[in-house]
Amino acid sequence: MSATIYDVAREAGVSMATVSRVMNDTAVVKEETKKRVLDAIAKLSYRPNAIARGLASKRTKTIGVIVPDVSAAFMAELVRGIEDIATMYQYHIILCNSDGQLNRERDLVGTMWEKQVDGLLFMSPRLRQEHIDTFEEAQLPIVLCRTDDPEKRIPSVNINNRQAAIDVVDFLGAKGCKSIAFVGAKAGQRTLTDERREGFLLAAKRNGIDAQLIELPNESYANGLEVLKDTFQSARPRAVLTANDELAIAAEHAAMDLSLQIPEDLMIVGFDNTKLTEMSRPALTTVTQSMYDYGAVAMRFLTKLLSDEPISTYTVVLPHQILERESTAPKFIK
Amino acid sequence: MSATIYDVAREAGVSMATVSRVMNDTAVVKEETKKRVLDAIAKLSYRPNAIARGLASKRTKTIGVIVPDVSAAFMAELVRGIEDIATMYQYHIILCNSDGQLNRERDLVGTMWEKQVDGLLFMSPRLRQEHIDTFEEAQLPIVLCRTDDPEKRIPSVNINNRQAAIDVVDFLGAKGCKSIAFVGAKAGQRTLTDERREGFLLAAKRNGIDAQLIELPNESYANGLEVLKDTFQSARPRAVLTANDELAIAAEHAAMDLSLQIPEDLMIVGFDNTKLTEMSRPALTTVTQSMYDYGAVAMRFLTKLLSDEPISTYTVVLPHQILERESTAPKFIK
DNA sequence: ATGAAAGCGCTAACAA
DNA sequence: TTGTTAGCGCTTTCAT
Repeated sequence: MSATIYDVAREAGVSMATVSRVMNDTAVVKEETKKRVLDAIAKLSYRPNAIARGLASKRTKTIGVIVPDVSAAFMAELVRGIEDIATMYQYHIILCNSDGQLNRERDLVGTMWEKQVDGLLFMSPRLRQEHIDTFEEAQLPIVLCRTDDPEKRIPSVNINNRQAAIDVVDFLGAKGCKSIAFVGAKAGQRTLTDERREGFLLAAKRNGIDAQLIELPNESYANGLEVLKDTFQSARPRAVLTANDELAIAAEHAAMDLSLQIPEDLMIVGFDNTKLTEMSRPALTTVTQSMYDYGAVAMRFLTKLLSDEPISTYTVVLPHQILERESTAPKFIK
Repeated sequence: MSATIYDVAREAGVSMATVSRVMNDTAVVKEETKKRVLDAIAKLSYRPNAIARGLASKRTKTIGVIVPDVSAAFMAELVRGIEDIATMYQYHIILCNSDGQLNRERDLVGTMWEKQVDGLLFMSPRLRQEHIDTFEEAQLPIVLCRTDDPEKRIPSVNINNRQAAIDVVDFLGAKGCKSIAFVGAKAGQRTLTDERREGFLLAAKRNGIDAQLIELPNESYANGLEVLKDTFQSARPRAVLTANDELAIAAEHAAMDLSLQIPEDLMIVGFDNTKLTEMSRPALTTVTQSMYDYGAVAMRFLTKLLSDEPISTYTVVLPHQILERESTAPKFIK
């Protein structure tokens, strides 16, 4: 077995309390004593047992991260943002996938509690009352990330999806588009999509633009490709705004398959600015919101909650902007 | 505060040992007693404290996962595979990013030890002696994933990259390609790339194919695009095999920028079968090795190590195959 | 500035 | 089948 705090104490000729003090810098220790302790630590290559520490102090320095699916388009970037800031504040993360299923989500909040995490970062396609109940039972500091709580009961980090969609419609309107379609999951499935659709409809009406809704059973690439190829053959809009980048690529490929020119015949705007958008031809115009920042800001927010730092708002709204690429602008002549 | 095992014991009128027994199913308990305990647990909505449990039992049911970068192309799929199997065996994962830096990696192995993880899943672009030393110090069950240890000192899960590259060259040779280029990072940077390059050179020689090496400072899309556009203008091979899918897309775009037809003027084969390949036009032929399976198999392997299950080999080699798509086959006529 | 001692909430012998 | 009793390796009062 490896050394314990007791071994270090004996080696340094002090009590274990003193060793604990120098390790945690929790009280003043005479320079000379401190040195003896540090030497002993080095000599025994002692490393404190975080579990014992957690039991005694009731703080584990780990936070739970619950996402629908890390392997989904941008989630990994977001998780990376979380992890970087966590590291910065000496936290570790326990990562769990919920597949957006309520049962599993509730389960996970429970097991995270068992693991005595100091806090929770939570993501879900749609927040329900049951979530709120679960959070309250858990009695844990929680920050919602990219998951809107319409009634703002839980601290959260989001962008203004409604406004972003409005901005896109205005942007396309200014380019002379008279008909725009919104592509995404059916209403009531995903809060993000619902908000974006709402903004889309509002702005279209305001600008006198012909608004079309293309509803999908799910927001996968394959699904989008199929439906859009059909749609483009019957009623083709001048531009489409898709609920995410994956669908934007689907739109692009559907158009290509029908020999449509982008952006001449069809303009496309995506959502999320994932890596996909710059690695597509033509490159896609998209609403940017750095996924990395999303995670980073949420984690930073949580650290504030955990250390009782003053907080100005419990509903952080991240800025967004439209990043124009080839799918809404003619290519350069090469 | 919430209930402890002691509260449950009192409520059920038994000793805490008995409660522990029914919770862990670690000894036979009379049906009736068991029911009383279960009722008490439900009544108090008791949940065991995993930290206390970990301290007492010396097993935390958590494993550390060290990856270079979750947000890199396929890593998230791999992590998802790990997490699913971990869940299946009641483990949780602590996820850390090392950016492939040795210092950070050694550090992480240390802090994972402090956290008392039961085992470690480790990924790195290149394994050095220092890694082996660190692993030995740590005294932890470790499985390398997609990280080759040439001397097979550490249990690992890999594909045969050398053979896969050979297969690709044979495959392209059979299609009549007389000149093929390999695109990837310079030798000595990434073990995977080195192995693939080695197989490529060997097979090219064997088949009398003109082999060209295109060496990149790094394996990013942007970097590949730039270098390949130059290369294709001067010395264009009949086909390219790239060290990963991102570079395959770069090759595709470089070709498109030069108005080359794929696959008529240039065939392209990628490596890894990431989502990118099916979401590109033309769709890319690539070497498949399910990233999800990679993670899943590695995690399963680790659980075997942790429960002393018999193990047939400590060097698991996953199968690979070539998935042909449009970039090496003429498109269907629509 | 330092030490002694009491837990933190469990598991795991050892008894009974 | 069940209870008693030591710890696990730390943090944290409370003394000194």
